[in-house]
Amino acid sequence: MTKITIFDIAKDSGVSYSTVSRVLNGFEFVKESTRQRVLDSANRLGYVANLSARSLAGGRSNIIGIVVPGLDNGYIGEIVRGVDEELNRASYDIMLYTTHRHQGRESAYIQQIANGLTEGVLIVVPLATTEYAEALREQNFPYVLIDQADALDRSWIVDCTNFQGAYEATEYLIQLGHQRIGFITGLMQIASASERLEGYKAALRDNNLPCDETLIVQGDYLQSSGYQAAQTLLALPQRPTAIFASNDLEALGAMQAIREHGLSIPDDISLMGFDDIPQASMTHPTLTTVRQPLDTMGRVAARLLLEHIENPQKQPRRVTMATKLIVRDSCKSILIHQNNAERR
Amino acid sequence: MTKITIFDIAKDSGVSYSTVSRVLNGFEFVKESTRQRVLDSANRLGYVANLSARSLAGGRSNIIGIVVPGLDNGYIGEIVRGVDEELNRASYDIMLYTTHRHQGRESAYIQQIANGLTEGVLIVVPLATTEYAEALREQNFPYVLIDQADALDRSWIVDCTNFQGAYEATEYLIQLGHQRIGFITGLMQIASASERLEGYKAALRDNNLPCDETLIVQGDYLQSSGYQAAQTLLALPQRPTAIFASNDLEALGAMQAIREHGLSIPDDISLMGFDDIPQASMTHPTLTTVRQPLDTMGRVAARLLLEHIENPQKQPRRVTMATKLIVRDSCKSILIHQNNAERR
DNA sequence: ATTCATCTTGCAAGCGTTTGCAAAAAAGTG
DNA sequence: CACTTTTTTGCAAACGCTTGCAAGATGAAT
Repeated sequence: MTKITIFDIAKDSGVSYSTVSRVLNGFEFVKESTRQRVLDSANRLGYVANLSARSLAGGRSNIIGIVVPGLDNGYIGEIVRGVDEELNRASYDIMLYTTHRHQGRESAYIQQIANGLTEGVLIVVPLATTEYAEALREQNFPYVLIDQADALDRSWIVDCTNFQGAYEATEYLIQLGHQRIGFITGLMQIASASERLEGYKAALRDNNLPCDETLIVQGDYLQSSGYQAAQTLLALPQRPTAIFASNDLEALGAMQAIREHGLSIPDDISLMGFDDIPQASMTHPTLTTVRQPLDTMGRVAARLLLEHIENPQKQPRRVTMATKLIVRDSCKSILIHQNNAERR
Repeated sequence: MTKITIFDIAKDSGVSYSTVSRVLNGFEFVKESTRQRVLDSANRLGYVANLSARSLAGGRSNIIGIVVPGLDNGYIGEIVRGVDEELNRASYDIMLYTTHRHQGRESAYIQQIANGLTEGVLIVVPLATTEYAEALREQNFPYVLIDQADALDRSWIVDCTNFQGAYEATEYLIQLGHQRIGFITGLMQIASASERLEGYKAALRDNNLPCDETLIVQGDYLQSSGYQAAQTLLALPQRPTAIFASNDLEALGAMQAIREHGLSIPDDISLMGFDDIPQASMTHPTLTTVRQPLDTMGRVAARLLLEHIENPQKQPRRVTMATKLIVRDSCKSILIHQNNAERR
């Protein structure tokens, strides 16, 4: 089973190799009969294009790169799934890059990708955004940032209403009667983290609740930090009646800490997450959280990227998707809670 | 920022382009001083190799492909993570292929990959294995199958002790006093599914327990099938006291069904899973299951593949990793259970 | 028939590397 | 110092494909 090239097809169908190339690329000025003949040969011989060659010669590689921090997180998985679905529809293939060990030199990494055979790149939760967004823009290399606000606002971006989402979630807790709501921040270098924090603060402010800084504990979006932060919050002289974690992973960690303290969710303490990763509905109790339409975000990002690839001149666009509060079992009204207590 | 090629480096460092190529490829017969000069220029100019060209010219692309059924499953994620870690150590990049919509023509798909710029391919939980294992072998294209027994046993394979694992799990349940143990099968086309079923049956047999066929319900490794199957089992005139699901996802589905029946795990019914996906420790109660060292399997597979790439002549190897029973809270001794009942 | 405009097709160059082969340079030898 | 060996280096061809340019066909119009 030796490799079939366009030359083989050319010979087989009695035309020149360039004609074969044209047929294979859907070029218009080819006689219908020739096209058929070539297509026939290609099928019969089982031709499959050599991407390296095609890409080298300046053709399309039909490959896009996706840069993610890591796979150990339902969050990313969902996004990638969306991207994957959409790209496959356009018969693009995916090159997967994980940055976890490339901390710091993400930029060089991206540079490498841009130089390679990918036609565009999708960057999920980038850290040092501006740095390479800049570089990519300069080279006019198609890219879309997912879940990151580019300070310069001249990038292709897909994100969600982090501020709003956090605001609504906080307000929901307030409506349940909570006054002391602990907040575990995300990794503050990431835009979403500060946006969520702002949403939380704004909701407190608008409801005339004090913003007690001791209730705000630093986290980094990882489960362990949620655990730590919750420990801190629970050790407070006057502990909060609710905890709002900046993402579900942190909430999971917090859940563990709370349980270890022998406290019950939501009876003793309410817990709110953010993201709605698949696991959120599997925990016990199920987690009330703010849903980001992750797979849709991935899908949209993929579409934007293709658009950008198709039309390199197009102006950057930014799509912000709506979040939605998903009420499950981890939050409870304090008022009802007290009633229950009285009844006993 | 125009593209830097080896010609630019050649000019800059005053040597021929082929020397540059040799330096860049760590070729041995290059004078040390020249090497340094070239390396310097390369760094200074910010050279980054063009993979298409390199691969076309017969060099290494440093890319391997990984074919997975889909990403919507913690199971796959873990494996990919292991693969990723190992490959990055060898500075290989990953091309990700998801087959979910390529059902049936997996083979053509694989063919395409093999022809492309990847140096090897990792195939996770393949369906129509033999078909393309054959094709790949013929072309002598490096590949490793993860979690699939190749009937011909002439493939590079990484799998785990499915039979043993299921056997031990079943025996554990038996030791807890369970006599009627429901079994939810996996997708029977996949080797692991039948191996696990065999393990279950063997354990029953060896412990002189009857193998009631009505207790064996067909599943397909997806959560929904676990739910369905559990419904069937619970509707049985004499329902089982324990259910052994062929994977954790099914167990999760079963858990839901059991809960809907108002039954408690493990008080009314014990539940056993297989895989130990991340979610298994997050459920309530936490799931007793058989751990497959998924990320290690990925890591080992990656290493095998590299080995195969390095040395194309090498004979196929098969590595079987040990499973391990992870005892958590979802299984309970019937005896103790009855004691408890008596005490009340 | 001849001429022109319009389709189709073929040729050749080029994309950035690798690598076999042969020439040049350096290092030994007597 | 002339002559062999050995180490380094350069040239050219090749990898499989795309694409600008020009030539060959085809068919309409004269």
